[in-house]
Amino acid sequence: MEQLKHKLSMILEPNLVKEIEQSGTMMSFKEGDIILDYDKNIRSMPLVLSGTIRVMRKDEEGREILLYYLSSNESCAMAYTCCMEARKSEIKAIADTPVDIIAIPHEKLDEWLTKYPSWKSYIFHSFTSRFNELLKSLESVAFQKLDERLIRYLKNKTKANGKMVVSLSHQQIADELGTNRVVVSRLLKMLENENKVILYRNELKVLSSL
Amino acid sequence: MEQLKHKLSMILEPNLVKEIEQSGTMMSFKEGDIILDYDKNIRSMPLVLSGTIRVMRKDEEGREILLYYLSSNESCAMAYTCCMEARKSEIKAIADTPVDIIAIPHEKLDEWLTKYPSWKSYIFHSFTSRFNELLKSLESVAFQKLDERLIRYLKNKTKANGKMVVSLSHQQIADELGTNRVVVSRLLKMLENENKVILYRNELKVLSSL
DNA sequence: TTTATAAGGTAACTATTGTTACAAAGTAAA
DNA sequence: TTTACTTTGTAACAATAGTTACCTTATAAA
Repeated sequence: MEQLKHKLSMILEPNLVKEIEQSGTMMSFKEGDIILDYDKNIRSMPLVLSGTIRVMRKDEEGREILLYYLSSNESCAMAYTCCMEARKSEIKAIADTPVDIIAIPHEKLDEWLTKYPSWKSYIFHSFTSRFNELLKSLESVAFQKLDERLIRYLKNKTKANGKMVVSLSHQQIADELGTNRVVVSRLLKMLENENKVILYRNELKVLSSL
Repeated sequence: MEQLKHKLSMILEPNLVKEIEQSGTMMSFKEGDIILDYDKNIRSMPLVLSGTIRVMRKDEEGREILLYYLSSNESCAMAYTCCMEARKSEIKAIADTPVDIIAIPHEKLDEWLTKYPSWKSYIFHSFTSRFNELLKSLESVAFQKLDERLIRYLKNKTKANGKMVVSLSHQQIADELGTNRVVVSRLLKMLENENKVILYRNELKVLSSL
């Protein structure tokens, strides 16, 4: 809790940090846990204290797409708008590593917006960040070839999780990139031949040369 | 001005409409005019009264990508965050048809957020809409083949502009889709053979069968 | 330990998209 | 009208990505 206070006080005003302590609920998740799922009512917004959350979305045909990762001090803009407009969740949030969050109840979100300037900045800044990440993804998908997209994916993943090991099967990576397994195996093998990664079963290590 | 009042009063509270009239600046643009350009200071946020605005963004390599169209009563979430954080424009806004806007000065944006609940809802709703459109674009680029993307593009364009004629060369369409001219000509020819469009020089007509 | 299942490697082939090149037709300027 | 330029059509080919099939190897279950 002291650690929480310290982290938040870097960006938010003291009285607000106090309020967050009072009305927020601390929650912990282990890797793979589902923090938010599709069609559930969202009654609080998660603020990430430690670890990484992976945020996904499903389209009309049921295909899932990776929106972004959330790390320390970040919050989910999509969850925020869902809360504000009392809509059901259009997203799924999964713990990509062990995760600690503090859940802010939806009544407070709105109240603090008018009460604390630093909360307003924080929320808008959060929107801008998500926006920019989505735009980068869009550019990546629109202009980059699959090998470059795979490299970008691996870099993002290792950066978000803070470790060089990616514990996913080729199939899982293929799903996140919207392609198929054989293609991913092929490209990963090429990266291994270029000494940019080392492949194991259900796991790969990203080397600094990537 | 009476028309403006009527349009806005559908979604915003009376006192706010009065304030918008007082502090907003009405501006008109003709087709092709640049309303906002990259790297300019944004000192006001446009609220669209009539017509359609096309919002673009440039990536690191200078490639432009279409973000979304703005029509009646809509506003630009990207311009809003730029204003709020006093950043330079990362976007370009072009009049896709003749356009009337009312420009809201940046001091007011923030002030109204705490003063008028309907403004807060409006702004957050606007963010959500832009978010969803970006997500649809992302899904489209990630999963759809080029022929489907072209159809989606033509449908969006005609819907936004409210007319069935698209006045663009094949080259311009290719640029917006991030592909090349020959490919677009090829696909458009196929659509013409299927009686879904009629092609002219610098122009095409979308048929209801599309 | 044997068996079943999941993951990964690879070849051969298909489909889609991108590229180059050039011709034909429309449009604007001289 | 002649000339220059832009736009569109099309063929032929190259590059990239997706698919099917089958094999090997690792892991978990019986």
